[in-house]
Amino acid sequence: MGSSKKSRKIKGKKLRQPVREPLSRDRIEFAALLVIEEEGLEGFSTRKLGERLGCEAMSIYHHFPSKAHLLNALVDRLVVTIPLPPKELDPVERIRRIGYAYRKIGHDHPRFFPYVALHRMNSRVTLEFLNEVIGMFRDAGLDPESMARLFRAFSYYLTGAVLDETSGYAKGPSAVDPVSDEDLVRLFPHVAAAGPYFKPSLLGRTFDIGLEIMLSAVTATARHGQTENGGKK
Amino acid sequence: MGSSKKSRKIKGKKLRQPVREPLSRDRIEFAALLVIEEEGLEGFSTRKLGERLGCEAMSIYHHFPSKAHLLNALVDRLVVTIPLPPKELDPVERIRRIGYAYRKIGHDHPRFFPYVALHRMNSRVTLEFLNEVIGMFRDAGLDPESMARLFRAFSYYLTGAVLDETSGYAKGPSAVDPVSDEDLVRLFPHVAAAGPYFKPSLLGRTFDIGLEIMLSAVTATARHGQTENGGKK
DNA sequence: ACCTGAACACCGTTCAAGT
DNA sequence: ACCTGAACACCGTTCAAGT
Repeated sequence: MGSSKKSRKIKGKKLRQPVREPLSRDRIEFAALLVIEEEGLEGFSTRKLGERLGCEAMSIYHHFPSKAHLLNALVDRLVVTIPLPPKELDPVERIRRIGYAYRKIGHDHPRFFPYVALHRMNSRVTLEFLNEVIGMFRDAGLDPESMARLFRAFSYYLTGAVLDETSGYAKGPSAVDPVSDEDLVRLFPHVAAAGPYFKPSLLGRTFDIGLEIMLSAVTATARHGQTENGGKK
Repeated sequence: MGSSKKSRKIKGKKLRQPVREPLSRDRIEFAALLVIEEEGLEGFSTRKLGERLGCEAMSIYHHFPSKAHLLNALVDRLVVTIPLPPKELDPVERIRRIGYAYRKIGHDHPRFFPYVALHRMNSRVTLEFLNEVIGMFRDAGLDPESMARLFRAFSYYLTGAVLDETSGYAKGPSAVDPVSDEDLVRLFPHVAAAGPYFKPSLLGRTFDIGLEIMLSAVTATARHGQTENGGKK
């Protein structure tokens, strides 16, 4: 953004190497997202971030009161980039697109995504986003209760799916003594039978199927009034 | 379990207070689950665990090679407690019961649950569990591909739902500068309209509805062959 | 205003040592 | 075999100080 390039004041004293761009919230946030993807959420520290930025860890605290504030800012920064589908579109199609857009955040920032997913969204930016999405459920023709409940069920699915796609197979804490492939086939035949469809390259299809299940429920409920399928056992 | 009470050898030297039960994997795991719920997953440390057990932090390392191994053992310990519904029952009903049983783990151990949910299940114990559950999807009449995909979509929903119920509203990192209630109604009307149905006491109903949506998809797919609803936009 | 660096109270874990 | 305690390489953050 604003690269003001500040002319270097040569005082003969120390002459900092290439006169670093001054710190700013924007620069810190950008670097933080990079460092998180390199080091993981656990490995991310203010000290490493400082190193990346060419400053002391403590300099960051002049722009953010705490590490938690910085992480919150990162959530907002990603959520504002989610494109809101045009209002002219069918509401269910808008919800579908939001699903894929939210998922994209996970795929673009897999190691940061668990923080996004487990983060309670109650900042201005994230509430604005939630408000838009919940509005789509209303526009789909749902009464307030069905709107609230189906939005939430939809977001449960979405959260679980993207968490699995980003943290499940790729990285994520895996068991320390895993089972060999031969044992797997012998001892856990159903897991082995499902295995081929669990390949990362095929997970997109699974995501689609689950998403369509949730979307069909929205359509069906809008048609038949009140939440159907509620007659649990 | 085995409280062997080992008679205290009085050597006149130090006379440890009530001659502590010797350490064991079982005792350590039990205490760890307590400390995690008291301190949270982040606040849980081997030092605090040692304090609780009346030993040095390092003594734990004689029973577990690392903190990660201990946490893995805790996942296994909880997963084995999940009751497997009798095979005589309708497969869909068995899946429903597994859903509620898994959810119970989250409610009994809310602060540990995110670790369970994000943990890749590939230990013997957890694979045995997965094998049973995937088998229920086969028993429901699904071909291998639908079995794999609907199991996974179901578990996405379940994971997302229980994560939200345990980490979402209760604790979990919440935004640092939240929005006031008046602003909420004024600026985010759809969120406000959904608010009443987001009360913790009403979340059980939302969980039920989403679960039934997923179960209905299993029934419908078993009836009509191959995964229905796959015709995404 | 913006940044530094020492210091504090924590971590997980290694290692040599004690019984 | 089981447990200890000092030590190492890390954390987030406070605070007084530098420019």
